[in-house]
Amino acid sequence: MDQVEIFKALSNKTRLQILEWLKQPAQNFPEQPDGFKDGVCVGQIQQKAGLTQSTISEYLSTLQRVGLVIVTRKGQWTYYKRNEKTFAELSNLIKATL
Amino acid sequence: MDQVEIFKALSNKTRLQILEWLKQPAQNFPEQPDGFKDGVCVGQIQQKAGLTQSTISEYLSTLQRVGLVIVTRKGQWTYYKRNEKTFAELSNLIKATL
DNA sequence: AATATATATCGGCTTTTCTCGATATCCCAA
DNA sequence: TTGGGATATCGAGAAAAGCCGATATATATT
Repeated sequence: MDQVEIFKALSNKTRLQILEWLKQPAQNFPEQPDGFKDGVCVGQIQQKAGLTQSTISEYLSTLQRVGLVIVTRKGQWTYYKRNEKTFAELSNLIKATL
Repeated sequence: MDQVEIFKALSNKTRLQILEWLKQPAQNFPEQPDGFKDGVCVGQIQQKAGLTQSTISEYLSTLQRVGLVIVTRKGQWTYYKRNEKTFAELSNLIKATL
């Protein structure tokens, strides 16, 4: 868990936004028909964020690299969901170390 | 409390370091003779960090701008100390919002 | 008033981040 | 096996951040 890298990942309005959206997938992504077991696919997130596909893809990969989200490939789709374990660790770290 | 700006301020090894040092001023800044009521002065921090005076001055001003430290001018010295209130808020925010 | 010390600000150079369009890859369906 | 849709990667230009040296400002001392 690299503190600096995590804070960098959180230093962007859109990435923070995505993480919040992923807290309530059903509410925030009504277009996605299937359940949200594995999270939300890139296209849905991209559409809601209003940035280009490549940008969102890179943002999600950034979040995944620092462990804030978990990725699941399924056919031609890639689903992203929050990794709550990392959020809990971060909260503890801020309380303890910071 | 601007989340993005706070995370930006925390996205730097040296600034994180400074915040940790300021948790235990007496241990980390034995050179400073007087009490630590108002914190530690810029020169002490600069010396320990090993970056230039201008860089450290700017870093401290960044931390102050987002409310992570409190500044007190006293004569020709400027003392910086942690603003624990903001840290507590941040920890809560991460637990609640993030 | 002149000087010395502590800190802040400015200008600049280098590296990183933001964001895009274009292209490549991967997977499914006909 | 060819085409189409979803995602990833690449290359690039603009903006921001990381640092520095030089200079300005403020305060204290003589």
